[in-house]
Parts: sequence; C-alpha cells; structure tokens
Amino acid sequence: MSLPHPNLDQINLANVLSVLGDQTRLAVVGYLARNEGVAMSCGQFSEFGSKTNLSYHLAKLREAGITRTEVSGTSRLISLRRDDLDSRFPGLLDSIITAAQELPAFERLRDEA
Amino acid sequence: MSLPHPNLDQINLANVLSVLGDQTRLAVVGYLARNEGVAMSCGQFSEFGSKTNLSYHLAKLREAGITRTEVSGTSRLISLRRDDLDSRFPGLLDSIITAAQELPAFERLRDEA
DNA sequence: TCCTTAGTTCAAAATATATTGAACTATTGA
DNA sequence: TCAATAGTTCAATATATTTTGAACTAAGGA
Repeated sequence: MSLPHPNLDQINLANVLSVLGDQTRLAVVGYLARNEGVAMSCGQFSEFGSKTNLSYHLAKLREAGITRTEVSGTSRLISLRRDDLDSRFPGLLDSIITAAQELPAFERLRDEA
Repeated sequence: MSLPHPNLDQINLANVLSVLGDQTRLAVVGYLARNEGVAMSCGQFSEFGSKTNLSYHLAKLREAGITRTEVSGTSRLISLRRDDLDSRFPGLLDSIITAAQELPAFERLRDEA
C-alpha cells in the first residue's frame, strides 16, 4: 500500500524550492540525507514539531515529490526520492543538502553524534 | 548610491529557497542568468508582471541576497549575486538556473531568440 | 477482544504572502 | 523650469500557508 506521489514529470521546480524553503522541512530533508538507507518513520522527526504539524509538513514533502512515503503497519517509512530528484534537477539536492548541514538544527544533531 | 543588501553571512538557505520558490522570481533569475554581464533594469521584466508587483518581487530577491540592485539615474541595474551565492551555497544557483531554463516562461524566451 | 501506538483528518485560528491602484520621489532631457 | 520616465511606497484586499487540538483510523500486541 502506498500514498499518492507525483511522478517524475509532475515534479515542479518552483514547488520543490518553495517546499524546501522552510526550516522544518529543510531539517527533515537534512536528517533523511544523513540517514540514507535507514528506514525513517515520522516519529524520528518529533524534535522538529508536533505530531500534527509534522504530518502536514511530511505530506508537503511527499506531494512535492521530494520524499517517498511507504506504509508499513501503523508506521510510514520515509525516504528521499534522490534518484528522481537527481534526474529531474541535476545537482540541486546535493547542493541543498550540503548547505543544510550548516543549519542550527544540524549543528545540534552533529554534536550529539 | 545603493539600496540595502544582506552581506554574505546574512544570506540564509531557507529564505533563498523560499524566495526562489515562486514562478515570477524564478523567471527573473532565469532571465538574469541568460543575460549575465548585461545591465538589466526593472523594465526588462515587464512581461512577468505589473510595475508595482515587480517592484515587490525584485525587492524580495534583493533582500534575500540573490540579486544586487544598483541605482543609476532613474533606473536600477539588477544583477545576480553569483559569486556570493556560489561561495555560500556551492552548486545551488547553477542547478536552479539549469532547471529553470525548462520552465514555460523560458521556452518562450528561447523561441524568440 | 481490548488497549496501545502511529499517524491522519478536520475545522478554526493565526500568520504570512501576493496583488492592486493611487500617490509619491528622483532623475533626466527638452 | 517643466514634463516625462523609472521605479517606490502605502494601504487595502485577496489569497495561501502554518499551527493547533480534538476526533478519528488502522494495525499490532497482550
């Protein structure tokens, strides 16, 4: 089972940028990037906001084509749509992730590691 | 004489992305990119919106640190802050500009050229 | 079966952003 | 000096986005 996701040609640059132009969502994406390959559920992001609010932001990311959300029992497994984004907008995701690692939310995570 | 611009360390990723996450502003940036080196005044962008509305969008671009605006007589000369953006967010501007050239507003411009 | 856990949905409120026209400033050229 | 040109500012409105809590669904374990 799977939630609705845009396909490649429905992914739109202005929309991707505006969805990423938000601290909370940028933090989520940075977190996903540094844990690529590891299954991430919504709960992992609780430090970034309330449950309801994260549900909203995670839906925005999914609807913009930035993340993929798979249903697994009562959880959702969330991952970056890296290949899709790389093929649609070469270099964009990498440059954003690199820059995002300098954000305050990340300095904190890095220090904890 | 010059209008207020943020300096390098005041340029913020989330803000840059959210400012670029708008069709009109993305079109302006794409236009600046394909005319780099040529002085651009506000009037050049009239096809992207009304005078008042462009004044608003161009101010957003300037305040985010994406463009530089120099006063020259009754005109403003607008340019991309390419070096600043490249040093702050390596690769970001290029990947956005490349992707932006595929946007409808650009297909039009390209066909006219 | 019943409780818990994980997350969603809804409607309301709060906040932010975009668009408009009218009035304005500043510079330039006649 | 006067008129025209280029662009800004302001206030109003329109529109979109974010945030919240309460009520909900659906799966999993005891």
